[in-house]
Amino acid sequence: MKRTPDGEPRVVGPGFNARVYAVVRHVPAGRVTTYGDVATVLGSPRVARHVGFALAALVSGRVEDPVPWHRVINAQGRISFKGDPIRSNHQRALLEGEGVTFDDRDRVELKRLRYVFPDAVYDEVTIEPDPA
DNA sequence: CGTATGACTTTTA
DNA sequence: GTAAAAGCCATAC
Repeated sequence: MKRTPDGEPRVVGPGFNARVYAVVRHVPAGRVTTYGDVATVLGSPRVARHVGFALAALVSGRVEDPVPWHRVINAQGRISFKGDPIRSNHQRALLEGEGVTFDDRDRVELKRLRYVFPDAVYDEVTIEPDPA
């Protein structure tokens, strides 16, 4: 695995989306996480956009394991969906079904509902340097 | 190889 | 506090 100039492993690549799913699956019902947090767990906080991209691929092409993609929201506590309000509405409905509440501006109390990933999750998705 | 795009984040007004 | 603009990383063209 190559590395970024910052010295962090390049998390994006083959298996990237699989790791994203692995992390998201750790989020219990009734809790939420942000793209940035998932990206941080994966090793690079700057790939938040790619996390979203991986989830988009998840919706387009189905996946065997159930991934609670609806528990992933942006840092503002909002649902980011652009150009597809249907999906955002669906996501909100799913979250409400799990007990997540939205305020008047469709925002979630991140401070209260954000899920903190245990170290074990970090270990599972940690990328090891090239054996070379 | 340079430009444009994207389920984002952070900073500035 | 909210709203808008810039920034970042990787992929697609």
